[in-house]
Amino acid sequence: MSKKMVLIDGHSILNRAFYGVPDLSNAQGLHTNAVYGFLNIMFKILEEEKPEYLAVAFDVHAPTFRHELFKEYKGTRKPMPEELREQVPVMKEVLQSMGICTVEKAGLEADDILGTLAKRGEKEGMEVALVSGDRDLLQIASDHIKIRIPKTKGGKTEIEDYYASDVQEAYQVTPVQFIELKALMGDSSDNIPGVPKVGPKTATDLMVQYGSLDNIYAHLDEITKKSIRESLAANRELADLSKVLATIHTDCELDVTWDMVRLQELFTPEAYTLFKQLEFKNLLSRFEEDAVTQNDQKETFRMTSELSDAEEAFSAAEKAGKAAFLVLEDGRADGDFAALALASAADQIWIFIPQGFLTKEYLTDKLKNLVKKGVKLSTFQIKNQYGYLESDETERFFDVLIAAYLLNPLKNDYSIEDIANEQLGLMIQSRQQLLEKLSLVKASQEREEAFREYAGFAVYTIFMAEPRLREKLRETGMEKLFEEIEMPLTRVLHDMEEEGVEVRPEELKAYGDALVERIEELEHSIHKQAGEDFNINSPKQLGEILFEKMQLPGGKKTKTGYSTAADVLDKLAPDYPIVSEILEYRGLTKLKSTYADGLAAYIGENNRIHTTLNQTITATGRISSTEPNLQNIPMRMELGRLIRKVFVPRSGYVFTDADYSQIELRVLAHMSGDEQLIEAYRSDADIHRITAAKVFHTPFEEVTDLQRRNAKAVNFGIVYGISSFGLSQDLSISRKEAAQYIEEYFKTYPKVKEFLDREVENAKENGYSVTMFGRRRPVPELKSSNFMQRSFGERVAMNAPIQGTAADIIKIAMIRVWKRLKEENLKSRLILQIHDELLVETAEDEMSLVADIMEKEMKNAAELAVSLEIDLHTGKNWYEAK
DNA sequence: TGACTCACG
DNA sequence: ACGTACGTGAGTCAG
Repeated sequence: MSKKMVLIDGHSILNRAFYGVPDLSNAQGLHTNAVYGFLNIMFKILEEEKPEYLAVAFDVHAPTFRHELFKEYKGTRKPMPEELREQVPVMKEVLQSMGICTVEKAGLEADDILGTLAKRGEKEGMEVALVSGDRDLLQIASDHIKIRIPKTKGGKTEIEDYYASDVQEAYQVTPVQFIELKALMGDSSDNIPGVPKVGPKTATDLMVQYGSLDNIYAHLDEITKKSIRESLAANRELADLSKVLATIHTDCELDVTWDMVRLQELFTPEAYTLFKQLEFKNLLSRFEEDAVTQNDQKETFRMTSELSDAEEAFSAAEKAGKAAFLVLEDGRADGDFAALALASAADQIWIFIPQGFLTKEYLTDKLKNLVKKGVKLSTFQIKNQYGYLESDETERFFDVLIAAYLLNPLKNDYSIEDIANEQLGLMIQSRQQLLEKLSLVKASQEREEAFREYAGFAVYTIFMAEPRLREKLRETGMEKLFEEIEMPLTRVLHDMEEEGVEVRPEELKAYGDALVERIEELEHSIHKQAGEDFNINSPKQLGEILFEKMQLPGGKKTKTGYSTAADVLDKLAPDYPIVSEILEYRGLTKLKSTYADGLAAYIGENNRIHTTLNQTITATGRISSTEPNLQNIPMRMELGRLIRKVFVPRSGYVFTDADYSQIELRVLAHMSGDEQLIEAYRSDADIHRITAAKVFHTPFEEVTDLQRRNAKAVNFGIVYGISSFGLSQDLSISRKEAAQYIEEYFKTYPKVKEFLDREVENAKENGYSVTMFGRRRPVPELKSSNFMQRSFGERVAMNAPIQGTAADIIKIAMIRVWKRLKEENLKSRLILQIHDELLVETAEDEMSLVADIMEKEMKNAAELAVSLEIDLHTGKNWYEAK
């Protein structure tokens, strides 16, 4: 049987995919739809053809001979959209990662490369499938060269196939005649002029009748239609030129050998990494088979319930002085676990299943003993495992999750599989795959095997990745950040989560009930005014009612319809009672569903709510709070703020709440070294008022409220990465005015401008921003050729060092406050952090001690050019303590 | 599942 | 010419 070769027209298929696949992008904001679509088409073809050879051809965007020739005809082709352009290098990288040969050569069009390779293959006796999105290549079709044209229709890909006979059937001409057909009729998208007045219909008729261009001209006088005859006669040169342009070269010089285009294993670790980055989740399943079989490491994993095995393993770990462990919980009960995995060398991988004499207690005792003996332990997500360690020390612990986050804080999630892939180049079974297997497979033998493999690879990965991650942290200057801030913080967060915060369920319920009354009232009134019942919570329905049925001004905005966002409705509220009622309705339903009902669902034992504090979510280094989010409890509006009354300390305790005063602006003053700003803070007066006085050239005493408000907005804007547009939006002033404010601000604080410019410059050069404590935030957007994305990158580069440094500082404060409470054997506990605020549940007899501790540790968390100030309050609920 | 809206710092 | 402020999480709707 003859061998098969698949050739792909890179740009053409990428282009098809781009327009055929809905917009996709990954977490980093990179568009991926064209690459995704390309791969789907490619995989489909490969499955059908099962070829031995595969190559993808691309145009080089440099002037070529043919481009030179028809330069003057250019201009009809639209420029490639940025969203597509950025995917071209990604596409090439993906192909390279799968070992697929990409062919491009200056001076050659992709068509020429494809034509040449196709003919070469045919000569060697191959069957060739040539995949392209446009029909130019039909002239190459033969009995052994099949042109395949994919059509993406509503998600489904259908492929039209053309051998020579199919071309004949569809166009009534042979592939060779197809060239001259095109020369006659022209092709605007390919910049082939053609003969004026001759369209597809006439061209086909002519070719069918006379067979060739030369023969047409030989029989010019036979052509009956006068206008056509005259146009042909007058444009012989143009016809010849068109033919040259339309002809694909099949004899180009290419440095391509059959060896280079031979298809290899596509699903390589490199490709896996890329697919992960691009978030091609369903394409990843193609790697699964290989993932499981690729590594024979798993043969050395030992799963056991024997006491003697445990003795052996733990003493080996103690001797080694370092080990990786992982407790695998089965999710049935808190603190209950299905297995303990332990690794002390690459070939010392154990999975202990508690059974008989090998009890959980025995295993955790063994683990605690390792800690006591000073063994260095690495694990994944240590925050959830302190219960098994019973240690306040973190110096000898290493959490690979935290390390992976610091090295790239932009990822959505961090899994052991990813770490295996990125650090060890290994593809391992994921937890998801394990769960799937467990749900499918009934045979206990197989289930055990799957579990052994998962647990083994997990702990093996941690053990092997630790030194590499440590080295990378050192290389990037984040070792101290890791050891002195992030690792100790894991311990603090563990306690905070466990501690939780008490709420009063009855009061929460009463609060919700009070809301319902007013909500129903508003609902009736709104429906009455609209003249019909509709779902006020549906932006779609609401937009239609307001802007179509009721004809309110200021419609149109978003992709899906009218914008009904608060800032739009705010403008209408004074003139239309229904709008202000809608706004009130929105506010109340938000309070009801998110807070009254939402929080109630999380109340657990002792009326306490235990949030999850996530340390590996944000790009800037802040922590986040989920299930429930206790970092966005209402504050700005009085009605919402009242919810804070249901958050109470346990009996015999009060709340002590302390928040930093403008920590980000103070960080800015320090990092920029601006004498004026530093001096402003040393004077201990209202910073916004001082700024207003300076910026608006007004005596301090005479600064109006409006001036102060504007100055405050500018201060905020600076921290966010100022833009005149953003500021004008916020203040409802013209862009010009906003620009003036900013200019005056920079004149007032010149080093602030220098600082911000420098941060952008550095980030552009390095590819990342960095905080005072060495935390990095990559800013890939700065490299984008898209104006909007690049501007975003610039703002991020200005904001990240400031927000990130503030985050570093409060983390230090948290660790120190926690430590002091612990060391001084106090009953009081740190329970919440809200970015610049700490909440301590304080024993009544420890109130002044706690206040002292918080004040001292928060103020001294960092040594800045300006002092760090806090506002501290106590109260018998959170409302009062703020 | 993504878009929209809105709560916080 | 482009068209936004920085960082999060949750509830709801609609496809």
